[in-house]
Amino acid sequence: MSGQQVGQLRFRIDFSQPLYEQILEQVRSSIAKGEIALGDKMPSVRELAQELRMNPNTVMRAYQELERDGLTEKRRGQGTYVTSSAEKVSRFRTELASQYIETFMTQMESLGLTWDDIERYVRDKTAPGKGGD
Amino acid sequence: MSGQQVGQLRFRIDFSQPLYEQILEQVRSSIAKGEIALGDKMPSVRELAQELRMNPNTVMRAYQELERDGLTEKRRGQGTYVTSSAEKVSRFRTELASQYIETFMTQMESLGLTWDDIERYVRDKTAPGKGGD
DNA sequence: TAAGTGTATTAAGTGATATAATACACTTAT
DNA sequence: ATAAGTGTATTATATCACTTAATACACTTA
Repeated sequence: MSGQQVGQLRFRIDFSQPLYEQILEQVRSSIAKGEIALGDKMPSVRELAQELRMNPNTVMRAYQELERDGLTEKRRGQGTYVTSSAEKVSRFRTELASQYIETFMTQMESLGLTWDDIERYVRDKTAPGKGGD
Repeated sequence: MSGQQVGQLRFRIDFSQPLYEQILEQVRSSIAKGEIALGDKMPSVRELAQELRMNPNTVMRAYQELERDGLTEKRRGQGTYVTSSAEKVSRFRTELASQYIETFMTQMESLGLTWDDIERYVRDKTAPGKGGD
């Protein structure tokens, strides 16, 4: 995988989406999946900007959104840290999942597909021999 | 619902997304759900532009994409028509659904959720008393 | 005091989106 | 033929989101 490692974080950046969104989503994912531990220090705005060859303003935009998500905390003069609250991470995961599902269901409804159609489709697509994922 | 009716088509336009994308998606949906019949004549580029208070170029951009989707056919000098091929519509629905599902599954995976998690979630969310949707 | 934090401001450039005005080729009806 | 209605193409302009750049400030730690 052509991924860039910065501390505990891994990034794959392209030009298909806004840069700040890619940072945002990939850090969210790393936190949600526990790839970076609760309470860990994040790369500084300037450091990450340098590593990813971006402007510090672009990185900061992503970092500010992460704080609004409740996933990080900033300590002026010190740096940015992953939240120590497992509950905040859990709550975030639930909220975002809910949002993704809602959008998805709207899309399926616009095609005239029911939830049963979707289940059938996914079962076929994933593992025609295994039970779970 | 604050929707605008143009021929057999219904539109709800806002400023949250590109205008041509909204036209595209809403016409796609109308065709996929059979709200506009196979072979029916679409509003002309100029007519729809006037009804929706948009520039003809913006409408044309959506119409060109619809033809690439295989959902419409253009007859020079006559107008734009919904395809008469039920199979094309069916194929389009399958392709777009597949694409939506893939994106959705990627999002869920990025949150560390499995397909079983999703099923449980949706069952709770939709109808706690009925079977299908 | 120095170095490293997050933050704010101002300026500039790029690309997608949208509008506007105009023109052309084709089809149908008169 | 003529006129009206089709899709299509071109050129110009405007706006906005995104991104970079340069700089400065307040705070914390060593």
